[in-house]
Amino acid sequence: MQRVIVGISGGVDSSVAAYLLKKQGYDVIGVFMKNWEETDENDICPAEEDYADAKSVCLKLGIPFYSVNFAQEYWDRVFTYFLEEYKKGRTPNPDVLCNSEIKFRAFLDYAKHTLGADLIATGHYARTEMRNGHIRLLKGLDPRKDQSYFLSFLSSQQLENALFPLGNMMKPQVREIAKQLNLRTAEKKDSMGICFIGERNFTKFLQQYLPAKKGDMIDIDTNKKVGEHEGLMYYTIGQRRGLRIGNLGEGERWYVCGKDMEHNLLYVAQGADNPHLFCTGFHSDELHFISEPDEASFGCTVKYRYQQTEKKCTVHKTGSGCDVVFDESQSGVAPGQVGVFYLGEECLGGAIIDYPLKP
RNA sequence: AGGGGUAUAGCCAAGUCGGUAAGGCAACGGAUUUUGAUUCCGUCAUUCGUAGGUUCGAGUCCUGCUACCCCUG
Repeated sequence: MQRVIVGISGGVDSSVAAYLLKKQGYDVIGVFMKNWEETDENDICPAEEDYADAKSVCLKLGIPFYSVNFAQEYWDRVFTYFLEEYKKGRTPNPDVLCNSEIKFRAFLDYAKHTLGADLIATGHYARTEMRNGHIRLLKGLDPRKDQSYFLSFLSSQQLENALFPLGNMMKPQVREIAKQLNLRTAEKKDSMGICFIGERNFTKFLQQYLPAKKGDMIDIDTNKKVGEHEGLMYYTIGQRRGLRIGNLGEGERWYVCGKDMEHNLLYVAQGADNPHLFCTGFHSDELHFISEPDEASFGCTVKYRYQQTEKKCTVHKTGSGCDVVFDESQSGVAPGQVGVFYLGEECLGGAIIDYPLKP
């Protein structure tokens, strides 16, 4: 009997994942990961409730339950990077890293070496498939919940050691199963916020770690000052809310379109169709493939934000990275974010955006 | 000093022959979301610079005052 260690988060998805595996005949063990030690701004530790839920679910399912702490690993391999990126004025995606460094590395090692597991499993909505001796990552069948985006930086080896029991399920089905099993997570609200750190006041949170430097907000069309910003790290390219400049111009919305780190300036542009908001593509120096096309250039689709519709593009491999050229100009391309490539149902891999390509 | 003009929510701004305050931006709240982006939905003036007057009824008419703007000297 194969032993599978399931990462139990205390939400519905992983609860049902564990149930399905057990039903399939695996030797299932549930493990809760605690990767963040601090309490939130209200001085409560949200992980405690999740821990209790995770434990309760495992008890109900009749599987062993353990807990591991990777707070040190999370800090060293994910959070440090997260802060470094913000310091540079970029917009990192910690959850992509969290998967490749924690859930599918630290946790995988722990499962294999300490618990004697053959495989690990999570509640991600994604699928894997072997073809010609090579593993491929596929989108989850539920288009609304597909989470392959967050798994785009996993290696073949990591994927080969993982199971995604929810890959071919729809979210409502999952909730229904949880309800029938009378699991206490059945009606629990989907989690949001940075994985493991949770929902919290982002500004206050960042302030704890990085000093904020106020500066000027410049209209890129006129090169005139239109306001002040609270610190460049609080804004991302394409952002509209929080600019507090409704008193100027044509009464159209304003969006962040650039940052000048050296002079501490935030560039904004008015109007959703302002040319300054758009770019023809982006360059990446950090490229990761799960399935790498042989061609030096190939066509596919990308999305550079989770829950975004895919855009058609052509990827041109360069020495160390790639240039991604959109078929049509796009807005909201933020350095630090991850562009994930798809060919139909298959997720080819991802690229961390370095800078946008302008015509 | 004289002449003219404008004063409506944080900002911009509609408001017809007086009939009981459009819209946009911002803000706030919510939906969506394992990255606080985008998007979407909702809430935002018992009150119209101020004091009186006319009227059944005034942001809309009249008078005084105040502020700002423009022109002439």
